[in-house]
Amino acid sequence: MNNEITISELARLMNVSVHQLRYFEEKDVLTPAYTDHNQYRMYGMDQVYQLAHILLLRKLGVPVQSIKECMTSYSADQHKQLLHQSLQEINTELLRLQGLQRFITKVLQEQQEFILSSDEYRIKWRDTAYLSHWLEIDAQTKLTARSLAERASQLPNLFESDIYYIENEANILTLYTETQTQGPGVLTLPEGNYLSAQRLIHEDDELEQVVEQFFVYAAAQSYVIAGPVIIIEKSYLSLFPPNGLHYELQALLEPHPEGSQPT
DNA sequence: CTTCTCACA
DNA sequence: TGTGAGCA
Repeated sequence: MNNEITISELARLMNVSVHQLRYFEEKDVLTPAYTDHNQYRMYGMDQVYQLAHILLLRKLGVPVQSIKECMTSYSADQHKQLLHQSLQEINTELLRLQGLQRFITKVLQEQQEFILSSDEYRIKWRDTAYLSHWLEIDAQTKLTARSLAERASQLPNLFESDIYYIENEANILTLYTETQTQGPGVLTLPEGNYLSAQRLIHEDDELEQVVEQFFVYAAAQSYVIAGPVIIIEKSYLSLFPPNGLHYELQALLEPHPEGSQPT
């Protein structure tokens, strides 16, 4: 009786391509039970089990090369080490995906917030935040690709996170990124109510005017600003049309005197 | 339907 | 680490 099956039947059975099966054979991990007189590869139960084993190890990220050595001569200890290694690779991959998940969630949330509060001033509460010093530039000089390449040591995921600009009295613009921990070179942003405005900027000089308007608005509302204006660039929002750079201006407000809350 | 080889990501 | 095209 012919209990063996052809390559296409095995491929269909195990949900792999015929190509892949011949590739496994070339790499010496799956040999047919025998080859028929017409040169057709024929596979039996042994091969079905073996292929299931191979596919399982592949799912764990084990290279085909290792699978070969694994099935020929590997100690129990080496098997265990292989599994531990693949486990830790999967864990780092999981961390990578969780990072992407957080990023996407943040983009969606921020763009929603932008749509809702575009061209409006709001007061919003901010918890204490920590900004880690990234680089300083003269307020007049523009940020260029060269200055990034020269000055910026390393910033993972450039432009995937918020970039904070704070200008001091000496006209020096300092760029910060958010960080979780306190430490050297880390600026603490106190918690409190911040006046906030979000704007879409198309021209470079447009930002200065927006900052001026920000102060004018604050004065008109009798807000007392208790610190520098913080400009937050959210470049990742430019993923969405209309294009331009998304900025949010924030400034810490002194607590309002009783009875003078704006309506 | 299978085989093999080659080029291509 | 595979895939797709073309051939016999």
